Amino acid sequence: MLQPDVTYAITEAVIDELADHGFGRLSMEAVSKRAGVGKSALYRRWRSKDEMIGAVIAEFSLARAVDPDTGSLRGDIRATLEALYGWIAHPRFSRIFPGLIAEARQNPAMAEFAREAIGGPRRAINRAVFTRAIERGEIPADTDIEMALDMGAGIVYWRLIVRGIPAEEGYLDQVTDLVVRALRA
Amino acid sequence: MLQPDVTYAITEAVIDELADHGFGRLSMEAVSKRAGVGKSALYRRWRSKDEMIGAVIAEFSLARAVDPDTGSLRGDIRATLEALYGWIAHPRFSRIFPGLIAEARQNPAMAEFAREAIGGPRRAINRAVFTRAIERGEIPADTDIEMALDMGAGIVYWRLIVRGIPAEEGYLDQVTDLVVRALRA
DNA sequence: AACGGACGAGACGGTGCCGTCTCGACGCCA
DNA sequence: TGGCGTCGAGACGGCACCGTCTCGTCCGTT
Repeated sequence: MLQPDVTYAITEAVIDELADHGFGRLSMEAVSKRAGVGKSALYRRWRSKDEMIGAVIAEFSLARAVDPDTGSLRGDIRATLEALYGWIAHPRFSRIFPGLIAEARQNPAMAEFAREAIGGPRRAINRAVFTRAIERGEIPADTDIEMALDMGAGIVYWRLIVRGIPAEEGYLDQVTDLVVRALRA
Repeated sequence: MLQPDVTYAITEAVIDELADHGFGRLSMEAVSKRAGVGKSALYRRWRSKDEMIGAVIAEFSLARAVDPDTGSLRGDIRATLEALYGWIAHPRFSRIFPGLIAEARQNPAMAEFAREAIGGPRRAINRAVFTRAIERGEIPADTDIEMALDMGAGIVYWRLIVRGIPAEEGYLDQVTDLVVRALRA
């Protein structure tokens, strides 16, 4: 019925508009213009602006973390950080994510969506890295896995997004060292 | 000339509006109504909405980190994390900060302001904790101080703000342990 | 008592946007 | 060939807001 390529163009336009102007300043007119599409095409697909943004973000966030299982804690952490970096530094997502967090603090529905669709799945996957390391005896059985996850994501996010400073050569290796050292008591 | 208590009421209203609705959705009408003030009082003080927001944020962010100097790395880190927590978990600032970060990624002027007025001074103060620890020989001389700073702030920010999960009893002690362990090679 | 400046309230023109609607064009299926 | 549904474009009424402006009031100074 509805043309898939029109839907695709709209989705792209929404993401680009979010990246350029943020959640609070996204307008349907700008989206339709950017997509080269009539406003009717938007309202034929979603009932309102909020519904449209929700649907697009949900679809865009399907990219997931991967569980490496390299056989060693260091190897797993390095690979996990690599995937995390690719996610956080993604040229479009990195510009949308802070706005999403800000929006989530004012809009409980967005907060729940972020937790359910993004945070939860990613953490579940990454947790396996540390449970395997415990089984291998590389780190203590009472290791605080939740804090270990916060550590990896937090260090990288704080530098790249909050401070806005790009990674330099060997950065992820240094973060890997730091995390491994913190966990090996 | 201008009534200080009117200025104060406006400043408070701007902060509350930012916390409730974010940067993109702040309106002068809402601010004037919230402050119980005419719109003319706003434009008598600032030339535009952007100028007003900039001035208010700048003034609000004067709260600074403190340099503890307890004599030990652990004590200094613990005290620094305490101050950091008070800042990040501040009931109003915690709701404004994510919006500020999002805004900074779209508005270079806001990015520079955030770096100059907030990030720079805080980091300069906290850096002293680690230079003292190096002088005392508690940690290696080639310790990556910048990453140590990112670690403390990142872990706490990721949990409290990005994930939106409050700290539980003993949380800061656990973070302190983790940071100390990571730095002592 | 008289003056002046800041005050609250809100009217005003102008702009940007939402969501609805109409229009003619195009493509597909019978 | 005719009919139907989506298409791009954009007009439309309504609303929220910006920044300016005009009131009449209040308060401190002289």
